[in-house]
Amino acid sequence: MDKYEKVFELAKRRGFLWNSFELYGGSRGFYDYGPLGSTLKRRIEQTWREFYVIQEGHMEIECPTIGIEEVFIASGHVGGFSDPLCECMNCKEAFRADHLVENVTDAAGTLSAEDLTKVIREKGVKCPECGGEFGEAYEFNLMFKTTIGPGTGRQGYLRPETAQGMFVDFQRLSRFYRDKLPFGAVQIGKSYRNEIAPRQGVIRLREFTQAECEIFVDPRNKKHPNFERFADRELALYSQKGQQQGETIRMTVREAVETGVIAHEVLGYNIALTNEFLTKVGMNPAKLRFRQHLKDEMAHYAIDCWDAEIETERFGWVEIVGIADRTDYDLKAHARVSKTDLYVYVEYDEPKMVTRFVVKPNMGKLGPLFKGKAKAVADALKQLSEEELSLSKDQIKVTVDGEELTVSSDVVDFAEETVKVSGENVIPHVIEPSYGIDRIFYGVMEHAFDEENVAQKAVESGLKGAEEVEKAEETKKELEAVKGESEGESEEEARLVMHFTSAVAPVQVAVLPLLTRKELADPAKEIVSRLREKSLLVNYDDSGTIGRRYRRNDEIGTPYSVTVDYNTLEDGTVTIRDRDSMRQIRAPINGIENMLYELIYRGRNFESAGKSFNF
RNA sequence: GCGUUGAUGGUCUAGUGGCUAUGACUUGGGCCUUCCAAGCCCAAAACCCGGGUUCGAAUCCCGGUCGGCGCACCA
Repeated sequence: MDKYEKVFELAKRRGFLWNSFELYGGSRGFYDYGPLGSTLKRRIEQTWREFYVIQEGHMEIECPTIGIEEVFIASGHVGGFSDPLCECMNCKEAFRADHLVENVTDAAGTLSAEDLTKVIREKGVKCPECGGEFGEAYEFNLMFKTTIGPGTGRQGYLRPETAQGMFVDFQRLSRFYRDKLPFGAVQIGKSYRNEIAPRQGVIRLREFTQAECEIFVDPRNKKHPNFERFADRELALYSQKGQQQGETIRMTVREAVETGVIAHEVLGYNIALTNEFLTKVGMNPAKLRFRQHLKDEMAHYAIDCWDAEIETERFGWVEIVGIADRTDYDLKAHARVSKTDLYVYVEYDEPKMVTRFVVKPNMGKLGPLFKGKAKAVADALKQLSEEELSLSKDQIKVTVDGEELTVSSDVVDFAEETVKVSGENVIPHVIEPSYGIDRIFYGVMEHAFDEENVAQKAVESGLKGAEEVEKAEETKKELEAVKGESEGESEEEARLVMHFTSAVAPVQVAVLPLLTRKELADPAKEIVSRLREKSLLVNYDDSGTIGRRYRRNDEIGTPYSVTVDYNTLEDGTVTIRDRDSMRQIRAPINGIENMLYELIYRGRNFESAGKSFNF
């Protein structure tokens, strides 16, 4: 069993992750989050909100998961989010149609499905597997299609990313932020892609959760006002150059921006912020790096793009966050399709006096001359440059609707004017951190997962019984030596632990009466309700021996366990057990809820929380 | 989508034409004055789906579904 299998086995067994529709045999690319999985996921999302919404001030919006066609025409998903496929009629194998004709025609990637079919027919391209004939090429679009309204309705698509919502709402958002750059907005929600072959568990799904942030900045100023916050933070950067040499370089954000490894401060700040977030939710910093997109994999409009990647045992380095400077591409695209200018008016510090060339058609004369066309002629005149106008003496030629017209120069005035300009319209650039929550969820699970040798652990933590354990281990080894190598793997007691950080652990405190007896259960239940009043996530468990319950809680990553025993009845104290060290302290019930709150949220030192206690 | 391989209680697994289908762990109920899965009693729980061959299929054959891997595809 590799780590992936172990993590998945635990996830299934303990209610983190289940295959969807299992009752009916399941369907690929869909997963259910069980009770603990849901909670863990929500806490990851909540931590993300704390970072982006509360700290960064990028407010959250919520748009429909179904989008109308125009949105995805503008975004390019209707045309571009698909691949031309072509199936062999003999062996049914599907191929990328553009790949098939790569060697027999130019610019195969730009051809339509129809053209591809034509080329395949003309050049007699045969199936590379069996030599069979090909059927027609067709576009396989990765978007789920649906119909809005009854009948044929209106074409709609399930959104393939949440980002478009922020772009479509740009004007409203701009108004909300009182038209002042920079501003940002986020969205956490489901997106859908009809993957041809979903694989790798929760790494590639057909329905998945994204947390995306779009930060609109002034393209002329990509400095970050709070850059100093992370400037000296060291990051593992796998830059374009680093990838050629195959090495990840550790350097500070400041260094990276100054030397041009990272394009600018805003991007640098957001990469560092991502690093901070991922560490907070429990990613192992040693298995985390930022990889820069290579020139040819970066979208043509992007200036710079970095992926946060985590190392997993089975899948290697997996992308979990993309942080890109998408420039003004998206806003321009929506402006074009919607025929609405999308910009922010930016006022200058000082109004500028600008000299410019102005053309003023005389409508009083143009009107009678050209009647209905007068407006179009005037517009055409306005488009002319100073040179064009001064070159043509008496007669000015313009083209309107393909028709060449001659206009006498006395119907138009032109002159240089000096005007006061106090600002200009700016199409913001977009910095986009885009998180794949499901992948992060898996990463958190895998990085938190640990199998420990209990005996060794006891020694490390100085627990009672450690010496006996050591002796027992020795005698065991001697026995094995006598027996020979036959049983290489002795039955070492293993402990499965999820080392969730307290920021995301789906259960924060377990309350355990030592025995299932009323006199112990009652005070335990009393503790439970007091912890719940502090909004702590509590698990009451009285089933099985105490050791078994500790292990159960280790497996679901409960950071602290409170045990009520007979001493509790005498002196009003309970034991608190720390998941990671397995150490215990004795603390009074009085104020226990505040104590645990401090341990969990205020980073209070465990040993300081009570008297060390060893059974 | 193709190839390959697998599918038995919650989990891991034995069985490969003739059962009432192993075993372990887990789980539930109870007992237990004491802390790291190992005490005692009791209980619950499975042959992926459809078709075929056969007197008889969990077992053989075909198809499907789901999982792993490789190819292809993809962020």
